[in-house]
Amino acid sequence: MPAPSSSPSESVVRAWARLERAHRAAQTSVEARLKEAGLPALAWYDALLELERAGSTGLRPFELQREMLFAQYNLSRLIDRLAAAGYVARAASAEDGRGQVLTITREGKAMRKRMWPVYAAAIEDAVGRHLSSAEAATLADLLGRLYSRPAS
Amino acid sequence: MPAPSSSPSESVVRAWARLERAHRAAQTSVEARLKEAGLPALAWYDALLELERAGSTGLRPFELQREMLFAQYNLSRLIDRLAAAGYVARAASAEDGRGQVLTITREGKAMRKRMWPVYAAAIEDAVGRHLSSAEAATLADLLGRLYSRPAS
DNA sequence: TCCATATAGATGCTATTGCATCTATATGGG
DNA sequence: CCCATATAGATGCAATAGCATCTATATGGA
Repeated sequence: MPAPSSSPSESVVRAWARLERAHRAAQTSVEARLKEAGLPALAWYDALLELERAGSTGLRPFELQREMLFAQYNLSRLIDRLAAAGYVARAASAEDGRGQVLTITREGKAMRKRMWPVYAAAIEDAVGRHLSSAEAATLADLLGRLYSRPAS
Repeated sequence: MPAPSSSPSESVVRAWARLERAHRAAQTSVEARLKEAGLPALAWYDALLELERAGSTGLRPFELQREMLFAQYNLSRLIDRLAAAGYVARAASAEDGRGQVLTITREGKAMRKRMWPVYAAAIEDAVGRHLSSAEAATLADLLGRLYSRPAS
């Protein structure tokens, strides 16, 4: 009568618990740094970065949503705020009447750029400081496997 | 003119980005599993587990707060909900007039136990499925370093 | 002892999240 | 062409998180 095979191993449970804790610790300290510098929240940076990478082609909200793994309604409102702040422009999609295309504005690029030094220092403090470069690469690799589709 | 040494390396930035994504993906799917089973949220489980581990001695809220890395006001309200549900008992602290002592109730233990199979399956699905046991151990180790005080 | 300061925990108010649902357009089959 | 169903995105409402602040007790000097 073996334990059910679906039961996670000890090390898996530990990895999960630490994923929660480590994320909470890092997230909290990064957000705090941005806030104390009078800058927008982390999610704004992430969205602006994706949009800047997408260039003048822009991105559809649902694409951004997949990229960021954000819930649809959360993204919808994040975009509202970004647009209200003038960092993102919404335009009706030419190919899809239901949709829109998002592009980053000049002000949006400027803000992302302005956030970077603070964000970078916060990342270094929350992550870099604790790991060698090789360890960070290993960590990135393992974490990547958690949300890429499995080989199945 | 070297780049400022405080700037995180490429691999550190990647590790951070994936920590966000991986956590969001895993958290979302675990919460969804619990909800669809009609069970309380993840944070309830974590709190109940810590309290159960603490045994009849119980825990002070600030201890639980450190354990879970929860913000003070969030924990205060989480405890409200747990107490309202009858899963946690609050008693005035004998040694510290400002404080209280939390203990898990019989119902709290029962609920934690009831949540575990669902939670375990969700963890296996979100984490275990993607990693070998050794990889999970490595991941746990690296994540642990992010929130333990550095050697400094 | 008395005061200044620190710590434990609660709480009013605002902002964000989550849920359920809604509208509108798209798409594939008959 | 028409309908059933799927997808893009928005939104009302309830729950939770975040911020600032408050009360109460503790603690370490002068």
